[in-house]
Amino acid sequence: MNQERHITQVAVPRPLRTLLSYTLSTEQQPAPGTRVLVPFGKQYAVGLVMSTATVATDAADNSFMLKAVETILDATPLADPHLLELLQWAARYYHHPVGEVIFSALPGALRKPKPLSSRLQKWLAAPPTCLAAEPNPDGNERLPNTLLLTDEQQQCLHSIQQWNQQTPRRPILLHGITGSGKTEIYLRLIEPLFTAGKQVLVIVPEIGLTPQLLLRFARFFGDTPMACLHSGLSDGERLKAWLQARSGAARLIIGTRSAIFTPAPHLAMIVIDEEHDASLKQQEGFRYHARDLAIKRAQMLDIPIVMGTATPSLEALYNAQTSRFHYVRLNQRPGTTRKPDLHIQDTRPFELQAGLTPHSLQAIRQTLARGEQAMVFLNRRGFAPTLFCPACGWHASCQHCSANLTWHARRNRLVCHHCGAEQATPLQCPVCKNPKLTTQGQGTERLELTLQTTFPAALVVRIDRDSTSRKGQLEDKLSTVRGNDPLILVGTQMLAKGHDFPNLTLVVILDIDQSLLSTDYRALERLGQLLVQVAGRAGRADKPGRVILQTSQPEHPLLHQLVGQGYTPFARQLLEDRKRWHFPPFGYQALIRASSTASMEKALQFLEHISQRLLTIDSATIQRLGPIPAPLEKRANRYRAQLLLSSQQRAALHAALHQLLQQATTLPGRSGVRWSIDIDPIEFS
DNA sequence: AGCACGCCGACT
DNA sequence: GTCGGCGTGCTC
Repeated sequence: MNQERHITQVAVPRPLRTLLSYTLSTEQQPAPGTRVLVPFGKQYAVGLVMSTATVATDAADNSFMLKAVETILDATPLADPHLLELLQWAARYYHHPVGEVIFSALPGALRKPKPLSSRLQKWLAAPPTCLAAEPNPDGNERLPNTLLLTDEQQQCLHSIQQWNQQTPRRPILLHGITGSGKTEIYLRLIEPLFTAGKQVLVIVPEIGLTPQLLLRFARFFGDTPMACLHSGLSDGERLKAWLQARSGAARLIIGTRSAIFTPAPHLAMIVIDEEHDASLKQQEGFRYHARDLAIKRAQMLDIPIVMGTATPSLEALYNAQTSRFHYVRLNQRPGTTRKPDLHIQDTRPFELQAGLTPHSLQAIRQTLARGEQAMVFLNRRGFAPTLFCPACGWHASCQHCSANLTWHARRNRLVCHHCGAEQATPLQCPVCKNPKLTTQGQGTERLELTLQTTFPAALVVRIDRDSTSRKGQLEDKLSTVRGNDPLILVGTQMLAKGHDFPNLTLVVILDIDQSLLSTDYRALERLGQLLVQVAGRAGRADKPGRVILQTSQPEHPLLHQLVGQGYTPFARQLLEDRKRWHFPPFGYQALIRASSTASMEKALQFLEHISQRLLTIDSATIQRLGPIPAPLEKRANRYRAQLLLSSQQRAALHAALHQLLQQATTLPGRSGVRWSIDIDPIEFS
């Protein structure tokens, strides 16, 4: 019997690597991107329609009975075909279940099997319209307002606009030193697009940056409608912002990494701010890199993408060198004559006070005396990273992780910075009952205290996760610093990002030795970026800045190169090393992680089986490093191991991983082991 | 991710 | 004899 039936392919938010097929009745015609409620096992699931088709059922394809779509939840699709294509591409590229990818890109509120409220439906009701651009009399596109730009900024802007007219288009890397006015360039690039009714997506690494940047945009663009998407929003706020972007009403969309998936029917440009920043890569579940997906999205839409940073990632620099990216520099700080003076301070000959050398202390004293501000940067929270017994050598370590507990003085608690576990500080050594326990090393909390003791008359302000956890606390502290009264600022890498402190003229950086000695091949790149970013906080306007780098490895050649010649030669040297070892960007990597609650052996053995399987899949083009225990061997009661795969050919690596995943359910030793694939890994801990 | 099925230890 | 532990497998 020849019959036709209507079929739809649906993505459900479950760890499935396939789409599921459901039947539709003839009157149901959901477009791709529409949410549907579908029967799923014994339950129901919210799914997203990926495609529909009408097929003949005469063929003997009834290998199983299809179930029918239960309810169509949306009258209008939520995602457009372009976005669905991007998400399906991402699912393949990152080897992640397609439904999880798709639903991680939608606001969480849309996972509920409910139609949108009528209040929100208005954003869907009107078909997106694009205001017609008002053509200039001479037919040219509107030019940006270049008033108040420096010559260098004008040239930079001009270059970018020239490139954006060329085909094929290439991503643009805007390498501008701190304070050189990258935001000013973004604003001028965006301006003419808004007047043509277009939308622009700006991705920033962290929420901490968003209010300031948003304010800057708001001031520049006046009442241009904006949507802001970041982790601090409630479900309702997020959905509303998302729908405003989706409707085309919000012209400027600013958000953190997941905002790269925001639908925007009139998207005309993407800006990635702080391109090098590691927080652009998601570090759990669907491990995507927002920068790389932004490049893909811009390429698919054939729109410009601009990536700005003071410290380009090695990948970006390499792409610039090989002309895959256009490259433009901003080397000047408007209103400042000199770059900060960078100085390496050997800590070995000195007895440190508050972790600082006499020279550093003297520099702080002088800075305060001039009525200026000093910052001491230490990338470690808490009072002391170790609590130990001097009598028997006992250390306070985490029961759930292979790590020491950090002592927090104010709370008088021992805290694990890896799993979050907390406990009361013991009154005596649990082994030998010695009541005199000692701390070793220092974190920002101790630094704050000792600096306050050393400079009793000075105001000391600490900015780290612990001192800014309450709402408004960070803003209070930042505004204190912006008040420009002399003070000492103490903090972690929270301070390295974006903030502008006009009266800050001295930066002292402590304890970089670990990064210099690290086995992680990305550690030096990150250190270089961090040092340049932190150093960039020093000296603004008419006041020259000064940076002191304390280390017990003052002869480290790359540190010298960084300090002596600057970031770019330093990065070029690192690229040379990467080339020699075929590390990224001269090769492609995937990291397979495995963990077990039972033992390290189980995790290692499972990865060994994977390694053997990959050997049979592709022994010629894929190198396997490991399996080895992860640097943090145990975390939250799980033993962790990893296997690093690398290849000169991206396609071969991906094909092998695809084959591996097809065999995933037959891998020996998988019982009790959790495992995951990280494509283009940047974090190896 | 849930949920059911299934095969081994301590209970009314 | 059953209740329930979580290993394994499936979801159109």
